Amino acid sequence: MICRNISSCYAQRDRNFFLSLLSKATSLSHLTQTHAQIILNGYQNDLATVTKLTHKFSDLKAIRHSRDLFLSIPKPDLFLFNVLIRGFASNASPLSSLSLYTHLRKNTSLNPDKFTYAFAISAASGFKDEKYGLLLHAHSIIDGLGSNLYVGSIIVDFYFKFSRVELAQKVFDGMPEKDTVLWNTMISGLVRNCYYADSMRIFRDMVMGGTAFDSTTLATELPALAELQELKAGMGIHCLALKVGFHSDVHVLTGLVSLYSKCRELETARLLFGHITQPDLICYNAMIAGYTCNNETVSSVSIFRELLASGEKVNSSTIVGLIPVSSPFGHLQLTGSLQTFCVKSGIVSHPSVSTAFVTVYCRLNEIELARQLFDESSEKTLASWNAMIAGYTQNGLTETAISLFREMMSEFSPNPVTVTSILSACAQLGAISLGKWVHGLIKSKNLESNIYVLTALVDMYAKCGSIVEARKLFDLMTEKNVVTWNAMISAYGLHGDGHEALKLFTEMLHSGIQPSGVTFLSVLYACSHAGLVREGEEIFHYMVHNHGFEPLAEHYACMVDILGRAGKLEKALEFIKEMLVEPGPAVWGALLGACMIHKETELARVASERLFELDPENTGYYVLLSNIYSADRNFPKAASVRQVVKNRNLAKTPGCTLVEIDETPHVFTCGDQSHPRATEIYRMLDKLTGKMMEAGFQTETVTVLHDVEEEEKELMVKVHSEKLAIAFALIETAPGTEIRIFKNLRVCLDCHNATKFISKITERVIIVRDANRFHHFKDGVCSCGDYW
DNA sequence: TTAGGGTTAG
Repeated sequence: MICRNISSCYAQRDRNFFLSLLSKATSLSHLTQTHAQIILNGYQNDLATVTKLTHKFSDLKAIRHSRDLFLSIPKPDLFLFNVLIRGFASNASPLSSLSLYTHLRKNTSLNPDKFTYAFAISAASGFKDEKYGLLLHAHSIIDGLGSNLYVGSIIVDFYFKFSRVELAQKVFDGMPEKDTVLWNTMISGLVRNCYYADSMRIFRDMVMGGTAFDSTTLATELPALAELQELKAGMGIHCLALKVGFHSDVHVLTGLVSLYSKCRELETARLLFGHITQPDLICYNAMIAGYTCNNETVSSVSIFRELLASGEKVNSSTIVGLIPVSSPFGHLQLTGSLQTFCVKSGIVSHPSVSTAFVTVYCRLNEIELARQLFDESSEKTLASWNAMIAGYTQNGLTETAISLFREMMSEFSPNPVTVTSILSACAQLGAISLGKWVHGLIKSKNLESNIYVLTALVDMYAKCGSIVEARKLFDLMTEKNVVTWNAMISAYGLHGDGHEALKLFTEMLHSGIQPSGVTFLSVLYACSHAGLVREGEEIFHYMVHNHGFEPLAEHYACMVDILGRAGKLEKALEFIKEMLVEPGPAVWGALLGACMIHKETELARVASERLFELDPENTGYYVLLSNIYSADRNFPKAASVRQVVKNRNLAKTPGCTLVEIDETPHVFTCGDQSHPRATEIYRMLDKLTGKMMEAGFQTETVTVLHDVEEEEKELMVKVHSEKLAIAFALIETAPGTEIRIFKNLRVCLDCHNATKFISKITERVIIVRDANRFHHFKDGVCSCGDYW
């Protein structure tokens, strides 16, 4: 009796001895040695010991050992099943994990418990397809574990991982009891899915509802406030952390560092960073990213050096935070050396790193370097495709952007970012049929609730000439931000409807949305293109005095444009003299344009002299000045200006016009003979010219540009591309059909006049988008009121 | 009937 007691006592202690030994094991060799000891002492069939061993092996990434141990046990219990299901899940083997779960359900009499579901569902989040998790969620409800807090938290987290925010919210709302972890899971999911404002609401509900929060809660909510630049709310959390003693928690401190640096409170951020006794990698990353996003590149680099000196390893976030994506100007060299560092350390192969490099090179107009990096990156993510496509779009290489988009479609399903940039490409190109196709795609992918996507759609329809379609979409939008309003206001400006733009601006103010600099610019722009001088002046006054907005160079330029076009050139000049900022090329350019309309040669000379100093590469100004001299019959001067262009090899951008017939684009250049239907087109043009002459049309080229060199004369005899496009559209479309054409340059006076006549003779509505705006021609009248 | 498994965070 005594003996048995003693032996069982020894056995007990020995097993505990092994169990505690296993708990302490930190390396695989350590663990294998312990395993050998376990076998030598005959504990290889002891469930508790084997389970702990299985667990340890999987934690040390030796999942095969775990599996072998499991297989060595003839009748594993639920506990051991659970440990291995978790092991597979955490070792990137979600399929094995779920197979084991299925095996458990089908071939044993064991019943899955909360652990089984927790582990199996976390395995399910490792798949691309969400169906496994949905199924497991259903199973857990059937097994009566639907309202278990532990399982519930994991299910909520699962839905957030698949961006199924509404489903996550539904599960969260349906939980009869909520603990701190569940609330935290909800907040973190919202933050990770960029639902920052919602996360603030949930956080408030949690605190107000009396649920105990912990340091995790605060650390989770802080990034949301950082993103929203909610300094006040962030400081509230800071106070809360101080009050309850979480202020030295490293997670909370790091969150505060991010918050203060995103809110431009760099000194506070740096101070807090200094308070962290042993900053880890993530702290360093937060501080580095904080400096970078405030354009404090030097400080950013110095913290980076500190990090390297600390011996802590650098990860992809470090590099992403260090790449000056938001303000790359003048940082080509830094970017280059950073890239060399990343190539050496192998970090460059990380998708987020190469994506950040692609982005920054695109911003630096180094599009070829970006493309090279993109092509070389072994693992392309949706984000890297998006970066490259957006890069092309932003650099005006719209066709390349579109062809890359088509290529991407075979590998990835587009997300809101993708469709937003591709819509911008469509808008730039005037590619309405592609835009409509993308609209269809948006519907099929359920991206219609995204405000960015919808705003881009409004912009696309407006810029492709369908202002009615744009307005319809705009009116249907339940949520509108300042960008949405700006898009619609500038759309009316673009189409020459200044009054509607003003009406919308008033509506916007009533809706409570704060106008931005872009809003004022859009309204002023609309006034300028509609000749609304008084209204423009009122808006400018309102902007400065009622709204306290400091006008930027663009706003001044727009005012100069408004005054100048209206013939108030002296007032425009006065306005320039009173500007608080240095007048740039845009301001003088606007004045020069006005001088062109009103044939003010002397003032034109003043403006252009300033322009040649400020922007010597821009051909447009030379052409304008030369035209002014010609109009003033000062032909020698006109010729000498053109000679400057020639001497400097500043080439004029060749004009071209696009017209879509049955969704096929046709591009015409000046005097183009290359179109297969060229003969018919020119015949149609002859017929039209005859009728136009009968109706009183006079060609304007002779009067405006009298003294031209032989070469240019010939060019002028050639027909401008917009006329060819219109003639072709007349042949190809049924009588009465609206014609839409897109020109890359500003439409010339002669073509503008001709189009008016054509619209009357043929009884067609003709919509022309030129480099600046839209012209709607109907019955011989243009919507711009000859004011463009 | 005891051991052995746990979700959220900067």
